[in-house]
This record gives sequence, structure tokens and C-alpha cells, in this order.
Amino acid sequence: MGRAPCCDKNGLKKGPWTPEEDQKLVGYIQIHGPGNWRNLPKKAGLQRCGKSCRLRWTNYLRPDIKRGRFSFEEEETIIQLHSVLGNKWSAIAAHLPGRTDNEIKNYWNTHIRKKLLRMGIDPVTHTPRIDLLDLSSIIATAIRSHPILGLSTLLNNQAQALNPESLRLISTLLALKQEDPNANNSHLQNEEHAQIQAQMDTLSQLLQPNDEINNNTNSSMIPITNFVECSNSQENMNFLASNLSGDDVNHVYDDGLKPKASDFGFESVITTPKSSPTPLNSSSTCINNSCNEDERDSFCSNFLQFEIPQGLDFADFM
DNA sequence: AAACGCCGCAACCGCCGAGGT
DNA sequence: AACCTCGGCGGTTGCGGCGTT
Repeated sequence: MGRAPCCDKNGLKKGPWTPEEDQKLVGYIQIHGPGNWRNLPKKAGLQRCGKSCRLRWTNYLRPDIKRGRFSFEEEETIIQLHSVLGNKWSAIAAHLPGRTDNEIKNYWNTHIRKKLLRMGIDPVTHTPRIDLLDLSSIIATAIRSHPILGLSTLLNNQAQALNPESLRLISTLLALKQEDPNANNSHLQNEEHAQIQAQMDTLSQLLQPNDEINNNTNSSMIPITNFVECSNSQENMNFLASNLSGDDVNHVYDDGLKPKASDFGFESVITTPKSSPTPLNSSSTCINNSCNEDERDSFCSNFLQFEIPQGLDFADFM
């Protein structure tokens, strides 16, 4: 059993603060400073416990608190710091002037966490989790939107026919690829390459029986195995990412600006594979002006590896 | 217009560590 | 060493606003 809550004492008010209470608290602190929180409410004429007063002050009334939406830079910083610090909200807040730990925690739980989950990233470990992805929609959208695969007709008509085993195989394949996102196929170990090839062959077979239209449109098709055989895994992932849709394209940060094209690059967040022939700002990737938030989410889901920002001194965190 | 469900956020709760006695 | 107080932290809750049906 823990200590009894400090608010259990008789007559102490709980719940939302009134403007009058705020005024009393601010007025008292402006004159005397916070001092002893336990004694403060009595001296300030408040029917609150000290803890409640402290929380109200630190999370809401403090004059240096910055309100409004988190900027893209702040969001990026939170994700970076969280990948290093975990749920150390106060430590994270220390690097975001004007933001409280409570505010950051709320923002994490209501926005960032969900976003990461949507991207297939484990919000605890910050690593891609293929089991978190809504693979059916990803694959469906990707294939539907990418004519070079020649599977658009197949999917338009038979998306439901993609059985769970097919999707499982695709997920296995993607997971394999994600183990070494920098790897060019030519660099794959023979064994790994054979494993991927085997997966793709099986997938092709699984797709085949349902692929009536496939047979009618053969002239424009390339084998599905080309999906992994194209220049490298980076392109495969970009291809998937580039075909995802989202709902936050018009997101406006509190600086009044829409995300810039460069924002979508997550330059400081993502480790860009140096071997990639397709730079993040290339027009052939999703990183362009027409890219929306979910697209960049999806992009991150495949490549998200957090770099330590150069400006951060991690001695501070230890 | 009403009912319902979802979401975001302020506030609360319980625990912990530091410091004092 | 044991106990107590206090401030701080992270997890959770509950209410109000908003959108949808």
C-alpha cells in the first residue's frame, strides 16, 4: 500500500480549476514564489492540495509555457529523444523549451504513438514491426497504383482473393529485406537470396490460381519476382511507400506553415542508405512536394533508424 | 435534433528518491 | 538505521468537445 493521496484530506477540492483559483495561485506565486507547495494552498487561500497546485502551475499557469500545436521540428525532436530516453518525459521536456512533460506525454500518446503504430513501428523500441503493419492495405494500394507490376487489374478485381498466406509471405519477404535495408540484391548472401527467391516463387504460385485476368494481360506484365529483382531493396520500399495514401496532407504546424518538401525527407531522423541510387529527395521517391504525412510515415516505417542529432549531448541524459 | 462514439487534454493517482530528523 | 516529508515522475482516468450517424 502506498501513501494516502494528499487530496484525501477534508474539504480539499478536486477536478478542473476555476479562473478564480488560477488567479489566486498565480497571484500568490508572483509575489512569494512557489516555496513550500504543501503550505502554499493555505497561504494562497486555495482549497486544494499542494500537489494539485504544483501540477496546475507547472503544467498550465507557468508564464513560459508554450501553447499550441507542436511544430514539425518539435515532433521530430520528441521522436529522436524518445528513441534514446524512452518514456523519460521530463528529460525530453528539458530539451523542448516551453513544453511540459505532461504535454509531451499527452502528445506522444495521442499522436506520435498512433502514428508510429500506423507506420508499423514499435513505439517502444522504435524498430519496424512487420506484424503491426496493415499489410493487406499496403500491398493492395501499392500494387494497385504501380502499373509496371502489371498486377493492378488483378488487385482491382481480386483484392479479396489475396489470401492470408500470400500476405504472410509478403510480410516475411519484407521482414527479410528489412534486416538489411542497405543491401543491394547483388550483395545478398546466396543463402538469403535463395530464401527470398523461394518466398517469391511460392507467392507467385499462390497468386496464380486466382489470376485469370493476369493471363489476359500478359503482354504488359513483368513477373512478380521483378518486385524484388528491381535495382535494390531501397527502391522496393520506396515503391511501396510512394503508393500509400493518407489524410494529413494539409496538416499545418503552429508556425503556420505546411510541411516543406524537405520535411518529408526526415533527413535527421532517417539514415539514408549511402548505397541507394535513389536519393531521398529524388523525384522518383515519395519525398517530394506531393507527398503527404502518411506517405512519409510509410517511408519511415521501412527505413526508420534514428540517428543521434549532432547537437545533442547525451552526457546530459545519463 | 438527438444519440453515440471517438479523441485530446487536464488532472489525478500511486510510486519513488532525496533529504531531513 | 528507520521513519517522515516533500517534490517529481510516469501511468491512467474522466470530462468536454467534436464528428458521425
